[in-house]
Amino acid sequence: MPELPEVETVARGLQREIAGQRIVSLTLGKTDFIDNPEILEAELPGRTVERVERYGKFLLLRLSGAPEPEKSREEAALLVHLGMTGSLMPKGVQDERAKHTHVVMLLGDGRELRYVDPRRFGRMAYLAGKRLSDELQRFGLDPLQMSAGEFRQAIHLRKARIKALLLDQSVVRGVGNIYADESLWSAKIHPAELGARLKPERVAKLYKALQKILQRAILLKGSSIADFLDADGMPGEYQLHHRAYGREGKPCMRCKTSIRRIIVAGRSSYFCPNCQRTPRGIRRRARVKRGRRRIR
DNA sequence: CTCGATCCCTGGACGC
DNA sequence: TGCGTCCAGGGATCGA
Repeated sequence: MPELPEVETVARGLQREIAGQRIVSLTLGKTDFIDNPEILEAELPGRTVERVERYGKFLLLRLSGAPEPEKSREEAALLVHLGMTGSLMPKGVQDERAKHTHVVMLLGDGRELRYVDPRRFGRMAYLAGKRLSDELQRFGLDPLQMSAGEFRQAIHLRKARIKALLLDQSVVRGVGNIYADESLWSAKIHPAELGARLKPERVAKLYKALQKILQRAILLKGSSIADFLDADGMPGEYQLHHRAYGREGKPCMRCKTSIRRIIVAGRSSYFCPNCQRTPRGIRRRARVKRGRRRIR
């Protein structure tokens, strides 16, 4: 599932592959994940993808200005969220179209930039000017760009669980379930711990762990669970380095205790019950999701 | 402010 | 081989 390192990998690949390319034409399939398909059809053809950036878990395709002079100074971009199963890759026109190909952009060099997303949990939107800046403002700081102080500021007064805070894109942008669990394991913090109850030195430890893990994951081109591939169609390798995520029942790589899975903030959370002690005063209604009912 | 529940969606895993 | 069921999860939304 594409989180910050995976989206960064895709953004770098697309920057290398398609920056400078003009979008000649656009073909849409299913559009229920697109904010306003008509605007895409009206605005994209003729624009050039000036550069490709990552913004949290979004890909930001920065576009050249509109033909109309009064609008040409506006920043314009195509926002793409890959959701769980989305991919955005350049392909040759002759290449067979994968099932669930929903957007095809013909590029100036003859290739096609294709968006494929079986579950359509992704999102696509053309935004410009104030709409674009307003949208981007909804999000918190990038965990790789924020300072330790800014990170602490974002969580130290919050009563929510630290796992929920890490996943909240308005707190920090780009962290998802995998890297939240990995950084909490690394910092030895229980996912249900409340932000406000974390001592400053533990927050600092989490900040360092998060940055280190994200940077290392970027170097390894992300985690390929499900079907994540980078812009060259290559899987990442960070999934081989997971210490907690997806390791229920397997021994903790520090202390051999069996990794547990509970639900925190509505998400599977993998942790070591020995290294990451249950905080005092936490109601332990956090159980494994709807376990084994359905008797009969 | 924070929570859980629900929905969106498809494919893969699993049981029989 | 095939069918039914469960489950994954980011994000929006709603009610408590």
